[in-house]
Amino acid sequence: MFLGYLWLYYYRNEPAFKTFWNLNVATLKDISEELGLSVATVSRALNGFPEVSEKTRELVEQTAQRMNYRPNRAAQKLVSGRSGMVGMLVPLQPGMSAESSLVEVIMGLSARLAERDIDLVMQVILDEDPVAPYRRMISKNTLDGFILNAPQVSDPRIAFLQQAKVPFVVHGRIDDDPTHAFYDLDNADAAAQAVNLLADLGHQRIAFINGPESAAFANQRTSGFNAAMRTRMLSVQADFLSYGENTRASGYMRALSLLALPPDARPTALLCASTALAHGVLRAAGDRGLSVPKDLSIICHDDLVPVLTSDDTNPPLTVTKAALSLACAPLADKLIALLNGASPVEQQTTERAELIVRQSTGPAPWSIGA
Amino acid sequence: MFLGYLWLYYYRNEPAFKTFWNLNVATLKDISEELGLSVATVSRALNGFPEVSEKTRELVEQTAQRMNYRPNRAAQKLVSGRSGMVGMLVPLQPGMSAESSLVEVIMGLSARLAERDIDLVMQVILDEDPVAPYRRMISKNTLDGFILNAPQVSDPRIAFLQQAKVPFVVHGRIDDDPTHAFYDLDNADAAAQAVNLLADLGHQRIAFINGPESAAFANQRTSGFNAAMRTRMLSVQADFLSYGENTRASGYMRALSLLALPPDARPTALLCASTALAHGVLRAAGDRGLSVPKDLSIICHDDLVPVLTSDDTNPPLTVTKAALSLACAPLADKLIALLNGASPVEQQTTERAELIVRQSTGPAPWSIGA
DNA sequence: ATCTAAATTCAAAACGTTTTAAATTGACTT
DNA sequence: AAGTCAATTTAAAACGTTTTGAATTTAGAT
Repeated sequence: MFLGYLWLYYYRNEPAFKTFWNLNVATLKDISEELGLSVATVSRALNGFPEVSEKTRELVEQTAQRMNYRPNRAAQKLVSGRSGMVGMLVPLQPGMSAESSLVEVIMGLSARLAERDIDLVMQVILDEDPVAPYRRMISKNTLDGFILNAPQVSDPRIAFLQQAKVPFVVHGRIDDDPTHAFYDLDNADAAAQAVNLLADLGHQRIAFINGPESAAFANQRTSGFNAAMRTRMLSVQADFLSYGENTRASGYMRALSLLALPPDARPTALLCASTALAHGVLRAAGDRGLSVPKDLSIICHDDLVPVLTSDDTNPPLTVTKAALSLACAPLADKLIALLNGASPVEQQTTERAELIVRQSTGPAPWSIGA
Repeated sequence: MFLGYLWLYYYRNEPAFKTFWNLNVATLKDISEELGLSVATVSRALNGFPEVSEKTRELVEQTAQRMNYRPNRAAQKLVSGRSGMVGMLVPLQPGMSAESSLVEVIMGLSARLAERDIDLVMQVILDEDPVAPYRRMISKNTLDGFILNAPQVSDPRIAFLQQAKVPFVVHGRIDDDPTHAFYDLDNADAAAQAVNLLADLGHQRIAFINGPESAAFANQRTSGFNAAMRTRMLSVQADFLSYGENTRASGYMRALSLLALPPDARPTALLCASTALAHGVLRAAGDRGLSVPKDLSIICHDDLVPVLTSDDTNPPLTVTKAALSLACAPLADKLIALLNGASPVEQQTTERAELIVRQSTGPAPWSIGA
C-alpha cells in the first residue's frame, strides 16, 4: 500500500487539530508586529546574530518570553533542514522485549538530548532488511541523525548511513578500527580480565557462555577470551565456547549441558557475557548439586541494569562492571557534536570495565585437592 | 531483483546510488515536472481526492513510487498542523529504569503506529512538575497527540491535556468513570478473582502486597480487594495491606516482615500486584523456611513481561494474567481514532484478566490441620 | 553641512506541502 | 455549431521560519 489513502482521513479532519492553534503560541510575526520590527530582525535577535543591536535584542527577547514564543520546529526544519530530532530504530528480534537494557539506554539518551532541546524518535523495526527502515526515515526527512545500538558483525546499517552521509553514532563498534563515531566498552579487555582472574585462581578448564554470535560485542569478547587464554597457556575446547541469547533461560540450558560432563572433564569456571546468563548458570549449578565457588567459579559481565542484579544473588557474583547508563551522555554528546559538523573519527571513545571480585569465584577445585 | 541492483551500487559506491538514495528525495514538484502536471494535482492524486481522474491518479502513484517520493513531514505539518508524530513522555522516577514493562509498551506502540506511518517521540521527564513537559512539547508544536502511561490518583496531566484540547489516550484510567480515552485492565476484578480463589481454598488471613499508593491501578486493586474480602466475609487487617515499589526487593522486604509474625497471626496467603513482587516474596518465604503452597499460598498478577516470568519459578506461580503487549495495538488505534476526530468517550476499553491456577496456591494450612 | 563607511534593519525569496478559487477541458444538449 | 454543465486541472496563497541582498540609519571624518 502506498501512502495515499491513509493521509486522506488523517489529514482532512479538521476539528481534531484546529485546537492546537488555540494554545497561545506566538509566532515571529506576532512579535514583529508587537514591536514594529521586521520578522527578519526578530529572528536574528533570537538566534544571537551579531548584526542586531543590543538594545533591540534585549527588547525582542523580553517580548518573546512574555508572549510565550517557541520556534515552530516544522518551519525551522523546512528552511534549515534541521528538525531538532534524532532517531533510534531498534530491530525487534524474538525475545527482544526482554532486552531491558534498551530502556536504560533510551531513558538516558532521551534525558541528555532533552537538555539540548533535542527530541528522540523511537521506532521499532520489524523489517527483514535492516537498512530499509533507515532509508524510509531518511526520505521522510524528519530526523537530523541516528543512534544505532547492538551493531552486528558487518553491520549493513553502518555502511549505508556512512554512504548516505547522515550523522550517526553507534553504541558499540563493528571492528577494531572503525571510521564511525562510537562509544563502546572494551569488550576484549573485559573478557581478558575475567580470564586472568580465573587463571590466577588456578582454573584451566574455563568455558565461555557468550552472547549472540551475530553481535559485534560477542565477537570482541571471544577475541579477548581467546587471546588471554593463549597468553596464559590455556587451551580452549571447541565445546567450551558457546553463543546464544542473552537470557536466563539460555544460560541455564547451556550451563546444564556443560555441567553434565564428568567431573574431570567439565569446566571448573564459567565466564558469562551477562548477568542474565549468570543467573541461569547459577540455577543450573544448583540443579546439578554443585556449590559455587567450591565446585564451580562463575564470573560475568555486569551492565548494572537493575533488573537482574549481580550482588543479591547467592553467592554474590564476581563481575567485570561497566554501567550501561554511563554510555548515554557520551552517546548523546557525540551525536550532537556530529550535528555541529565534527568529524566522526574524533568522536570515538572506548571504556574499560572494572573487575569486582565477590564470592562466586574461588580457587580451582583440583588445586585444592592436589 | 530490484533490491539486488541497489546493493550492487551500494557496495561499488557508484554515482547511481548516491543520486538515487541520497540527496535526491523527490518532491511533489519533481513529480509534477516529470509528468507535466501541476503540483496541486499531484498532491491530490496521492491523497486520494475524488476530483482527480483515475488515469492521472494511477500515473502519479506509479511515478511517485518510482521516484521514491515520501511526503516531507515538516512541510505537511506547517500547512496542515499535523506532523504524523505522537509523543510519550515518561517521568523518570527512582528505580524507574527497572520498569521493564515500559519497553514492552514502547515497542508495541511504536510498531503499531509505524503501520500507520506515525512516529513515536519518546521523552524522559525529569521535571518536578508533571505538567510542564507537556506544556513545553505542545508549544513546540510538533506532536499531534500523546500516550500517557501509569496514571496517578488524580493525575494533573490528564486535566491539563483535556483543558488544552489535545488528543491523548491513557494506558489505565484515573477513576471508575473517566471522560478520557483509555485502555485499561479491570484491576478491581483481577484482585477480586484472586481473593475469591484464595477464599475458596479456605484462606482467611490474606495480605495484599500492592504497587505504589500514588498509582491509580493500585487503588483500583485495593478497591477490588476490599470489596471481595467483604463479600467473602473476611476482614482486612490494616497491616496486611501495604503499598510500595513494584520491585523484587520491595516484595522481599515487605513479605519478610509479614512472615515474621507468629504462625497463628501471619497471613496464610499473599496477593502480589506483580510478578516482580512475587519473586521477592518467594525468596522471603524460602528465607523464613516456609514452603509454598503448604505453609503459604502466593498469587500475583502477571503482565507477561518476559523479564520476570511467573512459570519458571519454583513452584510455578498462580496468577491473574493479562498480557501487557495486548494493550499496545488498542492504545495506538484509539489515539489514531482521536486524531481523526473521534470522541474520547467512544474510545474506552476495559480488559478482564484471566485466572491461571498453578502450584503456588493451595488449601489454607489450618484447614488441613483441622 | 557633506560624504563615507559601518552598523542596523528590512523586504522578499525560499523550503514542500495543502487548499481555495479560478481556469480549462470535455461531454451533452439543443 | 453554439451553449451548458460537470469533470478535471491549474495558479496562487497560505503555514512560520531562515537567509540573501538591498535599503536604511547611525557615526565618524572632513
